[in-house]
Formats: sequence, structure tokens, C-alpha cells
Amino acid sequence: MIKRDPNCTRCPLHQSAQYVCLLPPDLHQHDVFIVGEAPGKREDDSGVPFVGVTGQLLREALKELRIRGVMSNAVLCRPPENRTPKKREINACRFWMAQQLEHVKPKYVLCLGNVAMQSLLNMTGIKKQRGRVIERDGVIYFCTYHPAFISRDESYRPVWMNDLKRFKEIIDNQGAKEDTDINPIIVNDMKSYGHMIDDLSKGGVVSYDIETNGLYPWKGRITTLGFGTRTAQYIIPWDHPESVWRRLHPGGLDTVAWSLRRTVRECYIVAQNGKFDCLWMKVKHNVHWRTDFDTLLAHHILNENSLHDLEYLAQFYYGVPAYDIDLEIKQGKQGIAALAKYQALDLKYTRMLKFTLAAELAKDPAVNRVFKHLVMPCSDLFMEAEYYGLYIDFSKYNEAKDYLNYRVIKCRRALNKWIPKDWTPNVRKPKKKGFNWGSPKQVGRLLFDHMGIDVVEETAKGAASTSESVLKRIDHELVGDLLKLRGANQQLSFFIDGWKPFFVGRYLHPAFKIHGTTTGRLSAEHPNPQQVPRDPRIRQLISAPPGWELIEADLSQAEMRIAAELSKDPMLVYAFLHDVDVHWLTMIKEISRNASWSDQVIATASAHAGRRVTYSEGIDVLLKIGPDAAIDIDAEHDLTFPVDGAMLGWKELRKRAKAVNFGYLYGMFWKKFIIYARDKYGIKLQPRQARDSWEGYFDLYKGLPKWHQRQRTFARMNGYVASKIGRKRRLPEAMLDYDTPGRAEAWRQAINAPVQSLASDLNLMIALQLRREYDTDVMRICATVHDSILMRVVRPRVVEISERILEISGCPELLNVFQCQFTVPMEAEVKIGPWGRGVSLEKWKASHEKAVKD
DNA sequence: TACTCTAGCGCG
DNA sequence: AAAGCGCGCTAGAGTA
Repeated sequence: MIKRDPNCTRCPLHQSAQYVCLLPPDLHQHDVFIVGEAPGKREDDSGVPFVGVTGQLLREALKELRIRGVMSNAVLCRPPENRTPKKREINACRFWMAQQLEHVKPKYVLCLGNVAMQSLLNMTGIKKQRGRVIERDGVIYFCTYHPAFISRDESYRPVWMNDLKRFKEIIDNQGAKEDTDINPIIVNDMKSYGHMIDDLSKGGVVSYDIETNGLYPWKGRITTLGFGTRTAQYIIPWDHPESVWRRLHPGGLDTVAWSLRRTVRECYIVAQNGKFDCLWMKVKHNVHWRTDFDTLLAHHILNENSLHDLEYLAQFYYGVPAYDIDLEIKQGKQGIAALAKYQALDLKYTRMLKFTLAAELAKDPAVNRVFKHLVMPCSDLFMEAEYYGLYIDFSKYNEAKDYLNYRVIKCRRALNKWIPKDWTPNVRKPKKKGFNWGSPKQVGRLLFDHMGIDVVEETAKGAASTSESVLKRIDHELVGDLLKLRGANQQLSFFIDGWKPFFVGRYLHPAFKIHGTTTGRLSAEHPNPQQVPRDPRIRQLISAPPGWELIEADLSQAEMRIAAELSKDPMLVYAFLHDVDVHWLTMIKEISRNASWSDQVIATASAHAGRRVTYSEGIDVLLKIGPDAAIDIDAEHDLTFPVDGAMLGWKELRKRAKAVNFGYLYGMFWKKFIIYARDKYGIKLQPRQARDSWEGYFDLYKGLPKWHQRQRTFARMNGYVASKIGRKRRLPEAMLDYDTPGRAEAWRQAINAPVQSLASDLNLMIALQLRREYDTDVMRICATVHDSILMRVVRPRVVEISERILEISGCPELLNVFQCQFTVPMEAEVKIGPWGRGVSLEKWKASHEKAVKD
């Protein structure tokens, strides 16, 4: 019998726990040992383990599945404030875990959650590891989520139950059942090649998958190529020491790839993230293969909240054991045979998933339509975008580098005088010698400890914040230089040094994730073109090679237009129908409501009218002439005024209104608006002012609160919302009966998602249509940034294509497929030239014609 | 030495 | 009563 130690002091938890060292009283020998995290409040109060709500949830699930065993926790004292135990505490409590294992002598151990997994297996990342079967010292460990996670997010319950069911099977079968129903055929001679071609030519569903030794096709090798049919999985050793194809074919792998091309074209190709595999074939062998059905993308549109990796999907749908292998084997370092089995499983499950997911999609025709007509075509579109890449202007790149380096040196010099002699910030493991201005921790020590400045705000983890917003509120000479240094350093490390590893000649080839967000927007990486600063100094680095022009097609105010369309708010709809700039409208209405900024209104309007006007006349004039004219007058007459402590002209005011629009549109409260106005524009608003602006906004756009309510109610009743074309955002937490932060968040997402999603989908429709209408020798789409498209176009076609972009943007053909019509007009604008420095079509025409004449 | 996490900040 | 949404990348610092 283990003796509990009520005076255990192995970790600090004994100080806060009521019941120290909560060992289960009935611990005895059993084949099955179930290990949770730590006692909760109920347990700590009563001294009895597993009596709380989560304990109940676990007991019920185990009972339902007839899993019997003894239960305990990885950590035996309750951590304060329901936090999870820290690594130190888990390690300290291993002493007890070892004793318990010794005592129970289990054959099967169920690890519930990260903490148990860490304690028992010294592994982290339950989301990645869950479902994994691990054998150690003759004991089989199985990992899944902690029941507390399930009670927090109900959508994971089926996955969890499935895991537990598998655990039960493992117990019943005395181990995990390996999937042996595969038929891997290594294709490394002409005979098996011929056999494979025959099988592929039957015209059925064929899964396709390659293994590579890297993620970047320009800097790696394809080790194997694989095809899966109903009866077999063919694995072709490709750019691999064991491959025979270079020897058998004088033209090498290119020839094999090209001869495979015809067969592949006739197949219905299924792949998991086929964009990746097709890109590699395009880069390595210039063959253009298309994916007909992508299991990753299908699963993403069916459940945008989930993970989508193949192993996870196979486990989720077919309950197979984990089969992932070491990277070394995948990269072909240990011979083909080890790899073949793994790849055969990949091919088998990919093919199976096609049928499973297609059946799921068929149950939801609207979602299926989005998948078929929008998402799947994007796979090929973005494969090409990645292939063509972004052209970098290296002379500008070097200029920017020199400029930024110079700024860094200047700022550092100015800052260094503030470092006291013989003083070091007390940091345990500093990265660099001496004082580091790039370290928030060290800067914090200097400002708040040494200089004695009051801490303004704390970070989430309780450290003294040195964020931009905080620094701006500190009245000290150094903040200006520090902010400049941060900016310059960030640009250097992101775009100058950060891009270096990704250059392929003069091009960058970012990767797009069509499944990158929950709303249907894309994300991008390596590097991410969606976060290039608007600062033209950086943005212009992205340009076009000689003979081509970069064109940016931007949907103007896409999200506001869609919000108008969906809410049917009369004021917003009117504005868009009559070409009134809504950000401007919001701003003018706001200032006229307060009768504020009268000097500015009267001055600008008078300058425009050529006579002295009254305030209310001025408001009408401004509303009519719009932001561009007002900004011009500003510039001409130098009419910026100090407003609430900041210097603002019409340009800044409109920008501020834009933030107001998006903030309030998506459910921002006036309290946050005060913070926002302060941090972003240095404007000090009184609560009264902020509240007035909030109320005034929804008074102006009366349709918005009603629409918000409709969205919330729908989400609450149905657990999801859908966009106008049928893309769904599943929000299970929106259905909760009690007000929780999670539900409030889900409700806000119910408002935002259909707007963000449709704007992005519209942008994709335009990109797809452009791709269909123009061949890649005249136009190459190289990136999208949420509601804009970047492409390069051969010079002679610039005018024609620009005009066509504007036409398409007003009404992309794909909208018909979704029977989707708008009352609010959609509009785009094109900019021609280096990114961030592009000019309108008119200006380009003028300068180009002049250049031709010269 | 390599990995993970946080803070901070860029974008729409 | 309380209330923007969606991302990726970097350096620093802590951890194994």
C-alpha cells in the first residue's frame, strides 16, 4: 500500500492546496490505469478524487464504453485558481506517479490531457499526440484529451469518444491493431511500371502523394511518387539513391514524369493538400497535374474548426492506429521499404477519405457547391501563384537595407546614452552581451526599475508592458527613438533578413493555405506577403520583371459593401448606390452630431465654395464633395487643426472613421474605442464622447443592430452561420444557455464571419475568372491579400486587362453558380506599377503614352 | 542544442 | 453586464 504524505513539500502546490497529496484511497492492482490532470475544487474540498463535473463526465463515458480501471491524477495537489500544473510541479509529482505505477502494475494506461502525457511519457502537445499508441517497458500508453477540454468544447466530444472506444479496443485486442490491409508495390522496373499504368488507366479514383525531403520545392528532392488505386498502392522511388529511373530513361525523371502525364490526366486524382504535390511536379519537371478532389480542403470546408492532417482524419473516420513515421524515413534516408508501408497507408486513407468526405459533402449541397466551384479550383490557381512567385526589385531592396541599417545605427546611438554605467538589467539568460534594446524585458527593467517610471500596463502574463501603446503614454525623450528603432529593426528582420532564405533568384515563392482560416480567407507563409507593410519603401520591393507590370486589383470597401448588403441598412445601401464614401459619411455625421470641429468644417467648405459658409452649409458641402476634394483643399491651405490633443486633417479623420466603422460594425464596445483612439491616433476621448459616438453610429445605421441581432439569434438556434454563397462557420459555443466569454465570442464571430468570408470569396471568384480568361504568358496571378489580387501582366496588355478586371469585379460570373445577386454594387480599383507605388489606369496610360512618344 | 512560449507588431 | 474579426513572423527568454 502507498502511504499518502499529507506533509509533502516536493513542490509549491502544498502551500495553496487544502488537501495535500490526494491519492485515491482504493488504488489497487489493475490492468487499466486512467490518469487525469490534478484535483479540482470539488476534489480539494472533499478529499475525494473525481467527484467534480469533469470527473462525472469521465465516469459516464467510461461506463458507456465499459472501460474499467483505476483512476488517479498526474499531480496530486490542486493548483490555485484552476490553472494547469506547471512543469516543475509535474516533475515533482513524478515521485508519486512512479509509486502508483509500481502499485497498480497496469498493462494499459490512458493519459488524459497534456499534463498526464507529460508526466507519464514526457511528451507535450496533446492536439498532435492524441490517439497515439505508445509502448514503453511493456506498458501500452494511449493519449487523448482531458474531459475538462470536452466539457469546454463540446464539438470535440465525438473525437474523444472515438478515442476512448479505440482504447477499449486496444484493451480487448491486447494491443493496437495495425492496418495490414494494404498492398504496397514498389515500382522500380519496367514490368511493374507497366502493371501500374494498366491499373491507373482503368479510369477510377486514384490517390496521389509524394514524399519529399523538404517543404520548399526549389530547395529539395522528391524521394518517392505514389499512386493508390482500389487494389494497390504504387510507390515509385524517384529522386532517391535506390531509384532506377534515371538509368532506365535517357531523359531521366523528366521523361518519366512527362510520360505519366497522359495517364494522370485521365484519372480522377485525389490528394491530401494536392497543391503541394502538384507544385513539386511543376517545379521539378514542369508537368501540370491537377487535383480533382482534395481531402484536406474538403475536410476544412466541412469543419473549419478541426485539424485536417491525414493521420488525424484517418484516425477520426476509421479509428486506425497512429502510423506516422520518423522524418528520416520519410526523407528516404533509411531505404524505400520502410517508406513504402507508410506511404501506402497515406495513399489508402486518402483514397478512402474521398468517398467518406464526398458523402458528407453531398448531405450539404450548399457547402458542396462552394467546395466544387470555388475551393477546389483555387487549388490549381494557387499552385500556379506559388510557382510564378513574386518578383523582387533588388536595387530597391538594397536601398531599403542601407536606409534601415542607417536608421538602426542612428537610433541606437541616440538611445545608448540612457544606459547607466555599471548597471545591468537582471535577466537570467540574455541572448546578447550588453544592454539589448530589442528585449522587452530589459527595456522594462530600465524604464520601470532603474528610471523609476510608473508601470502603465501589464502584459497577459503580468510583466510590465513596453508595447507601443504604453511607450506613447510615457513622457520621456527616449520613447521616440525606441519606437523608431523597433520599427526599423522589425522591417530589417522581417523583410530584409527574413526574406533571404526564401529567395529563388529574383523571386519569392510564398505558400498559400486555402484552409488557413476559419472564415475561408487564405493565409500565407514562407514568407507571408499578407503582412508586408504599407510603407512604400518596403512594399515597392515587390514588383515585376522587365516587360511586365505589376497590377494590384483591390475590391474597394468590400466588407462595408457586404455588410450593407446583408444588413440592408438603408443609409449604408444608399451610400453605396450613390457613390458616397461611407467612411467619410460616418465621420461627417459624427462631427455634425456634436457640432464639433467647426473651424475646420467652415474653413474647408468656404475654401471650396469661394465664400464664407455657415457650419450647417459646410457639413452639406463636405458631404457632397467627398474626402478626396477635402483632402486636396487641406493640403493646399494647410488646414490641419489640433483635435483632442492630436493634429488631424481630413485624411486622418477619414482614416479614424474607417477604424470606427470596422470596430463598431463587428461589435466593438465604446470602452475599447477609447483605448483604440488613444493608441492609434493619440486622441483622448472622454467616456461620454465615446458613448455618444457609439450610440450615434447605430442611430445613423439603424439596420446594423437589427442585423447583429438576427445573426446572434441564428447562431444561437443553429450553432452555425452561413455566408450568402453557403460557406458555413460552425459556432457550437453560440448555443450555450449561459453567458460565457466563449459564447460572447461566438456571437461576435457570427456577425463577422459571413462578411469577411464573402469578401474573400468574391476576391477568389475574380481571381479564378481572370485566370480562366487569360493565358499565363500574358498574365500571372502571384498572390492574393484577402480582398486584393496581385498579378503581373505583359506591358502591351495592361490597359485591356485592367479594364477587364474592373468589369469582372462588378459581377464575377461565378456568382451565378450560387444564384447570388447584390443590390449594393461591387467595385474594384486597379493600381499599376510596383506594389504600394502603383498608379491608376489613367495615370499609367498618360505616362505610358508619353514614354512611347519619347 | 533544439524546442516552446511570450511579447510585440505587420497586414486586411 | 459587457462586447471587433481574421492571420504569420521575429527576437528574446525559458526549458529539456
